[in-house]
Amino acid sequence: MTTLSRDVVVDVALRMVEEDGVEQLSMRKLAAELGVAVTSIYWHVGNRDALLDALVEREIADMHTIRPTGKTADARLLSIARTVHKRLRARPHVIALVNERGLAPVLLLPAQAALARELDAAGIKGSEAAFAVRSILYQVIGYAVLERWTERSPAKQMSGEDLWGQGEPPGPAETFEFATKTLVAAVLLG
Amino acid sequence: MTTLSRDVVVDVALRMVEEDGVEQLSMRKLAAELGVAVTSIYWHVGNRDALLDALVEREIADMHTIRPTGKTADARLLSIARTVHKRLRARPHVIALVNERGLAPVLLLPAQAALARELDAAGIKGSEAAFAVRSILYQVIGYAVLERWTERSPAKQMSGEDLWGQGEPPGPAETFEFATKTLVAAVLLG
DNA sequence: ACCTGAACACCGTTCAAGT
DNA sequence: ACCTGAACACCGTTCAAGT
Repeated sequence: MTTLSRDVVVDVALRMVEEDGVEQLSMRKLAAELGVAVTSIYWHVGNRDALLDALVEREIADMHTIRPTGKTADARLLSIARTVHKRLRARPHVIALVNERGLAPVLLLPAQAALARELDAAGIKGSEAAFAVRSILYQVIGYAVLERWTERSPAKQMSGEDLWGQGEPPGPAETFEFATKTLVAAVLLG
Repeated sequence: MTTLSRDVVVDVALRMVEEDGVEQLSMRKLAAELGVAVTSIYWHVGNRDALLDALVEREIADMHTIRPTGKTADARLLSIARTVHKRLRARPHVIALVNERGLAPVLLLPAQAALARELDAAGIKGSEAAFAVRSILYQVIGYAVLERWTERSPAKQMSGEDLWGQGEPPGPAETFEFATKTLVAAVLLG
């Protein structure tokens, strides 16, 4: 029985949101989960809206921990793309919340800056770099969204043999790897 | 004072959802808007969940009206990409609803089939076609999501001069046009 | 076949009251 | 400084009752 604090409230709320979705998070259920009166929560986090804001802030803070790894330019760009992809997929409900609140640009700012830095080091600058950054981020987002789609309805895959014979197409994970590598290579060639 | 029917209920619900978001649609507000008792709605649409399902179904039906235009292969592929992009952006709240319900693959099936058909006519088949279809759709989705992001917080654009000097980068619309043209051309080259 | 009001269980939030 | 229960306005849904 840990004592109540803003942090544990946010912790438990985050878990509940990622398990059942935002609309399933009620202040009363959260209070029950915490073993506390509903109104105690209000003292620590203000209200429901402020609580959701706290989840968003935590996610944004987490994005600032992105560190490129690898020695070559393409390895470093690829590592950024992979990390963003992984984070977007890890907490989709909170990401949706960030989106609804119009804070997605803020969320992606660190990744954007990291990509721009690596491109600059590779000699790609100006509008060419701007285009490259967008291309990579847009693709990462498209995959993060669509992979969830295809996974959740396995019967209706985005690519069925009914459409092009050929047997099993590669899974979303391999497709992401291949497409991102291709894109990064193309971007580095100018 | 039109008589109540399933269709007008769905019409008004759709308008309210796109204006204020799903969470702002309450059965009671909808009833007030329709000038009718709350419980009347239940007779026509079942319940709130079934009503949201009806919005999703309407959106999916709308996607079946996609018709490629143009004579060359790249013009026809581009027209499909543009149409999907436009529809995704026209009703973002309903699209989010489609996504939450795991019906996005169903939503995109017509577009996917249309793309595959055009590629086939251009001599691109099998896994190569599967990859091309995914690439185009993922990019369209990434743009549809991110354009809304960048538009809603103009102060925090995805590309600031602070990052690469150069003055104003091209807007999202031009970037989408350019990126999609580039991608389609690349895909057609194999 | 269609519409209604009453009723129930739930919700977010405020506030006065406790320690 | 922190927690509580009572109270208020709202919500989705059911149901018996009307026409």
